[in-house]
Amino acid sequence: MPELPEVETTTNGLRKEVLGLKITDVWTDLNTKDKRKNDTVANPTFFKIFKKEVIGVKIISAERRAKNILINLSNGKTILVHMKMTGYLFYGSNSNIKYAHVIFNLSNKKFLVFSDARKFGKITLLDTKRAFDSKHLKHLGPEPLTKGFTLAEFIKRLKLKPHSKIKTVLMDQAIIAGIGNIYSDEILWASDIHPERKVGQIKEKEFLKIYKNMQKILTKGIHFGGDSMSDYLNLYGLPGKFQLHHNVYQRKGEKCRKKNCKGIIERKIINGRSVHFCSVHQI
DNA sequence: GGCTTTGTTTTATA
DNA sequence: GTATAAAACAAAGC
Repeated sequence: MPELPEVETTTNGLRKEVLGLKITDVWTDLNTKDKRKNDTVANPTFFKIFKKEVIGVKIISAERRAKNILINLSNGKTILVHMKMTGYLFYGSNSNIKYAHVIFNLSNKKFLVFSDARKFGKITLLDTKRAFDSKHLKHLGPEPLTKGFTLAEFIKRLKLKPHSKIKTVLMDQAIIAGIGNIYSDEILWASDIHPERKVGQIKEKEFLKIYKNMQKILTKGIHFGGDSMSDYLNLYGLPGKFQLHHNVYQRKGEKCRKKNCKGIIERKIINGRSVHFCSVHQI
């Protein structure tokens, strides 16, 4: 699923390929009466406004915030894309992509396609100036890979939820932005911390371990072009390679890869999410 | 038919 | 009254 490294990979691709191009047309087959999607292109009324705003406008920059992609336009508007579970952006000369639900025609005759098998993803339009203050981004915690995000800050954020399980807190977007199920499993496995440990019961040394592994593993995810265990593909429609380097995620019943550990990877539902871990060395 | 996934929102529990 | 957990929900493939 698209988490920070996948969204970062796609955003980097956009920076390389579409800056300076104009949007010449936009199409969608999404059409829902779900009120929660009233401010997305899946709402026909919103789509009319969206279309009017983006056609003829130049793409000037692209950035990532948590798991969101922001495509900034020359008219002061920003297209916000959240890929949720099965979404991805594709760029190329062919728009005939499986599960294509939104297609942008670009001034170089190429296409930017939003593919999304489950249609959980959302695309909306914001004022660039107010994007970070919008309801979509306002609540988000700090970015884990920025230089200013120190160990002290990390501990302070986690300790906002002292009675919650570490697994749940790592994935809480309001505490730290961008970490989802795959990377939180991998981070805790590498840190020898049981996913059900309460934040308040974790020692300073252990926080340091989690902090270091968080930076290391997210960076590794980006290095391998993201994780394509599920549906994620990069801007060119190619899979990432991080799934080849999982130590725990989706390895239920297999041998623990920790040095000298004889454990078997277990899978358990914790706070409604499936969690993979080794109960021998993760304590 | 049940399970799976994210993130938001609502409802329940301690 | 507060904090946390659980449940419901959108959707569709397997």
